[in-house]
Amino acid sequence: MQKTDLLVVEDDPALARLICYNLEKQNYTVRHAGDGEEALEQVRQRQPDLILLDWMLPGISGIEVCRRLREQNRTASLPIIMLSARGEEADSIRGLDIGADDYLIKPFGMDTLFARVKAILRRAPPADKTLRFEDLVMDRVGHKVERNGRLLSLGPTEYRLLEFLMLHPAKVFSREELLKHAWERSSCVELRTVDVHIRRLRQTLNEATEPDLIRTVRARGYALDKPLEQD
Amino acid sequence: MQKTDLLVVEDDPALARLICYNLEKQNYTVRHAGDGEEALEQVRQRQPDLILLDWMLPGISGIEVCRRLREQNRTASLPIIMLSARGEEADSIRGLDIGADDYLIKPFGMDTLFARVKAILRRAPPADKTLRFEDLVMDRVGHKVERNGRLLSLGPTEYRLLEFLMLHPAKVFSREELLKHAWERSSCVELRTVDVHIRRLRQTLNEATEPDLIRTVRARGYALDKPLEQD
DNA sequence: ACACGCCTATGAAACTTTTATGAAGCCTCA
DNA sequence: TGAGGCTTCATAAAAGTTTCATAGGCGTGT
Repeated sequence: MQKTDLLVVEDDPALARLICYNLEKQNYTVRHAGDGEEALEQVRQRQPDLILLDWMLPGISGIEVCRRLREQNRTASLPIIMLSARGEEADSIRGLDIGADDYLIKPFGMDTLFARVKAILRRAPPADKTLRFEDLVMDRVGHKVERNGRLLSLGPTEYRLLEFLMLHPAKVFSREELLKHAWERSSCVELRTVDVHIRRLRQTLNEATEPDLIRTVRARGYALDKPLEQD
Repeated sequence: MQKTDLLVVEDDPALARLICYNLEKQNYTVRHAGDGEEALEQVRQRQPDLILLDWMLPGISGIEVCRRLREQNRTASLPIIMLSARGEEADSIRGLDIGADDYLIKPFGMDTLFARVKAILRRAPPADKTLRFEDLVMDRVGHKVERNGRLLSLGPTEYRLLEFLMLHPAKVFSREELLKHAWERSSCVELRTVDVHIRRLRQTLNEATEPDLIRTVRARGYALDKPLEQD
């Protein structure tokens, strides 16, 4: 099993270092972001199992980061522990409302921190990052996909599209749904664009004799599906 | 068992996000529609197990959406919880009259919401999305139909027609009724067209030795029915 | 039983809708 | 600035729908 992957978002370098150092000693893999922008970028690059998120951040605020993560399907249930200075307690309710899973008031002891982290991870154990479907394997940590042991090279969009489909095998999605879930948010793109990406995905996925894993459902959309014999 | 599928219809993005996020954390599959038009479209695409329906909506109002769902046979008993702002209490009676199953006054806490959702679902447990009749199985999530394990390939209209028949087995429908329920609404098509689709459905459904599952009732219409022995 | 009059089944043609595909233009990132 | 990747667009190709003409059944009254 992979080590649990944490992301610490904290702009105060001293505190950040302290937290990171201690968590690493607890045998977590720890990454750090100094502001909201960077945090989102880090998450995009590799999804952590838990985020420690400071409330006050330069640029995009912690709460905003939280909200943005929540509205993205793939990060919607990513555990978040908010950190904030005393006196902002009133915000705690808002923080929890907006989707934080826990809330720590600074200053806090490292033991408290460890306890909360463990508690949250116990409640939502880090999911296996590897997706499988038929002879397809997606390694979400290494950001690699292979079929039958053959490494596939996918563009970012194709990757997200396949990832979403692999999260919901044998389920049909309309183009709207696919755009909503597999594209960066707020992108207003032609529905037909999905077709093109499906084609590229198919080209990459299906070697010569291999059956097509993507099923077209006319007037509905597409599904990742076991290719059945049909007469 | 598939996760329970909810549809949140709410035009205020902030509130919508809040509701969706919290419900997702309760392990529901949540979809969202920003107006009445979109809501009806979503329902058409995939029928949810419960709808949270805002009263005030741009375009088609919540109450109108509710009414339209009620008059469609297939959605007539779909559970609906109406949401409305304080001060519209008077409407609550009207709302319940029109067929809502419950009524929430904004602002409401998430716990209240969860409780109501659970209560309604307990009262009307989400139907299995898989329809069965004799050796026919229709997977409405994956949009697949098989008979005797043999995958059938149906066109959109045949699919809807069969779906409707499977929802009401052993019941005879006139061509008018079939057109009304299995065709996109507001389509004005010859009655005789139904015959053609019934034929195509039969062709696909009935392999060589298999008995015909569709019974013709002269001067009345058709029914999906257990085949009678006859030699 | 027979014949006539409604219905229904069926094949095929005309049409409509939807999807697949190739290629061009853009944008971004290195 | 070049390469890779994303979108759009035009067009070809499928797939599905509707209509129509005709053949075939069934029921009923005599």
